[in-house]
Amino acid sequence: MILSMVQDSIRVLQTQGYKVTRPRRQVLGVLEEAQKSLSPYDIQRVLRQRGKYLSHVTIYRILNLFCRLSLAHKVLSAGGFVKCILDKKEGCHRLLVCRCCGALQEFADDELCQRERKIAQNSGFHTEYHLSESSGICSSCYKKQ
Amino acid sequence: MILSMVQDSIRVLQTQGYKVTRPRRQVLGVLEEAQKSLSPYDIQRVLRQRGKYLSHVTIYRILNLFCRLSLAHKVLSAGGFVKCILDKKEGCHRLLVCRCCGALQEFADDELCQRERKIAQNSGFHTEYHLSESSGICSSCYKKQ
DNA sequence: CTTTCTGCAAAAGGTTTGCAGTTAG
DNA sequence: CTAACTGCAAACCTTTTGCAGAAAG
Repeated sequence: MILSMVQDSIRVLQTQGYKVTRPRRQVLGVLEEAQKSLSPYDIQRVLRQRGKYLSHVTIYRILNLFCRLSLAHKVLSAGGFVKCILDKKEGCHRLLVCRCCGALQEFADDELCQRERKIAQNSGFHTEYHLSESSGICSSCYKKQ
Repeated sequence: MILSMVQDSIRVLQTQGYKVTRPRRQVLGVLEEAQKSLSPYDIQRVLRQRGKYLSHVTIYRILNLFCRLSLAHKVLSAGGFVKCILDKKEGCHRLLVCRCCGALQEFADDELCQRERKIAQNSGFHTEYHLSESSGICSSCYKKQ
């Protein structure tokens, strides 16, 4: 189950005529394991800690490709960084971002998704991807105060 | 009604001990009239068209101040630019962003707001500000295809 | 083998900082 | 008059582009 997401992504690359290179597999792996959004430089840092090196240019190009293929999506989080998250919930992400510690929590809710999509549809808008971000205080930071 | 939002913001500045300067009034005015999100450079452009000039540095500092005071909020829109929007709906914005023409449409829905807030609360998260962005195709771009 | 991909160097935006002069209160 | 604000120059950070060498299929 955990590995299948990477496998699925590799299949998409192949069927779309893109090469399955070592850097692409590495980025997929890091996003997969993280299970949260990462900036391009976050990804570089993780790999470096494992003794691997990828140019930031390469990472940017890979992430842009993944976004074009809907294997990942950009996210504005805590500090305003553009991050990417593996697309496992068919075009809808709901995030809770703590403005104290930057912690990022994700949840899903079909009712919210459908209502949001329906309201948009009523004004003629066709939703392809939905991103919802709540910023506030997480439970552990709240207790510390 | 339209002017009161600027007036309210001016009052916040005063009560918090900040000066009400010409540049700050100009930025408030532009955000107010636009009724949509604008990047710092958008704001500079609008003012320039009216023969006014503000340094981009000043605009950045003003927008950062407004965000700190919750008079404005950052928004990730169409091209991934950080923009600002006057905060008129007590900490909740729902946007529809067309990925073809970049058009930005805003709507409100109390039910969505409350459910979203409640679900977060259930996991101990205290929501202060909520931003929801749907990207897709607007009605006029859809017709053109 | 050929086409695509990566890395380097460098450029192009966007955003922030230090400092001297200006202005609101 | 004084503290706060603005503009300039320059730095900083993120993201993109052009090109030569490397690698996947």
